[in-house]
Amino acid sequence: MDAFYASVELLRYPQLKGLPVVIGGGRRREDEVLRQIPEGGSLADIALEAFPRLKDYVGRGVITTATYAARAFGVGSAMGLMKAARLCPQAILLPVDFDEYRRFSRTFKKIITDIAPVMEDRGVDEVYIDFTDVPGGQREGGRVLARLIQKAIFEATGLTCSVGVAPNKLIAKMASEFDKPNGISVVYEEDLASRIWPLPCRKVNGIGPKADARLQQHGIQTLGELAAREREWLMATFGRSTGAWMHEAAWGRDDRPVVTESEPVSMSRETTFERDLHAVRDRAELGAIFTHLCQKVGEDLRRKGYVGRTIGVKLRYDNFKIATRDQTLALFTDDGGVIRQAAGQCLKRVPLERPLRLLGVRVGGLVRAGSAQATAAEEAVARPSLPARRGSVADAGALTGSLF
DNA sequence: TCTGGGGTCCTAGGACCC
DNA sequence: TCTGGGGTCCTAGGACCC
Repeated sequence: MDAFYASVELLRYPQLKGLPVVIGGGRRREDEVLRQIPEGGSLADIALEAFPRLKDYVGRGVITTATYAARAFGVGSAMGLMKAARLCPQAILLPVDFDEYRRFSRTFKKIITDIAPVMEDRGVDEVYIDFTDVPGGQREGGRVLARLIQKAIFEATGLTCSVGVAPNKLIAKMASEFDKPNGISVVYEEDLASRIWPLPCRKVNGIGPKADARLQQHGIQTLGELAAREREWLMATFGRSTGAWMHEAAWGRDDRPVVTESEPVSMSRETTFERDLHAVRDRAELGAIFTHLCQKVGEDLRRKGYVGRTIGVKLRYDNFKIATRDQTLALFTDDGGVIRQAAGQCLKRVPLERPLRLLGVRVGGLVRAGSAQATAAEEAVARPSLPARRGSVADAGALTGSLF
């Protein structure tokens, strides 16, 4: 298989080039910034003076993306804005506009599937493409097709796009980072030692901060050093499955196909509070937020046509520790009230002494609404002769007067 | 002075069934 | 009374990704 990894650069305001700009922010601050944008105006048309500087930001937001001029100060994606403000106080702070991102995302993916239909969706701004069967796809090792796609995306959206081309997804993804923004990198199998092995292990999609730290403890910094380790040693040190996978990755081997269709496993809503809340002292406020989250998840399920039966809550305490509880119902649901009731049960099982900074509600075990599975569950519960599933929530209907 | 929101996948123990 | 192994489901936590 020959794979592309294409990643589109969403920061698209040309006049911002060269200026330190970060996009991000928490919910409330974001609204405040948005109020400064005139009706019908786009960010690109707004005088930069209208926007606040990073140093004036107060809140819990993080950076979604930043210009290269801002990155030069050491700020980058996922960094807290308060921290970023210390590194680059003069940076302009622009609000996130997820609706706009989604519109551009759809256009970007439509253009790609029109040219190369075997596409795997990896989020708003990234995709894999299997171009094995695209006519002319092999010309110049894929570079011609990459240029065509870049051009079509730019003409339709004004967005630049970085493309990696390689024999598999693993290498294509790494290659896409070689020449950003708006680059094309073609990596062949024989380039493994020269172009992949010098890279830090972190560059592998799947090796995160924890795994990287462990590798470094064993003196392994680069993929070349990882490739030099014996497979058996890696399996003994990192577990059979992870060790074997690391070995394969270091040798550039990956046989995962490009997956064009997938069904969601779960849907969730969560929110970080502007200030930490306490289950007792801030009970009313928390209860309202909780109910709202449940309703939102229910709306999401109905809008997308799914029902689920594993209902869960997620808490993040002031010390950043996370607790989750979940419960599997006998029936599938997309109803905010039912979700709220089951999630309320979950909440009763979790420690609530510490202040909370985040609350989330999740529905998992999804199937399409009206599907055979969902219908079978309805019938099983409707006929008492068939026992409900083990661990089911026979007492869920009896919940009243709990903390929430 | 910290660290968003929405996901996926994996692991591991216990329950339960055959 | 003691002894198993395999398989699935449920739950909690954690790593990781965009």
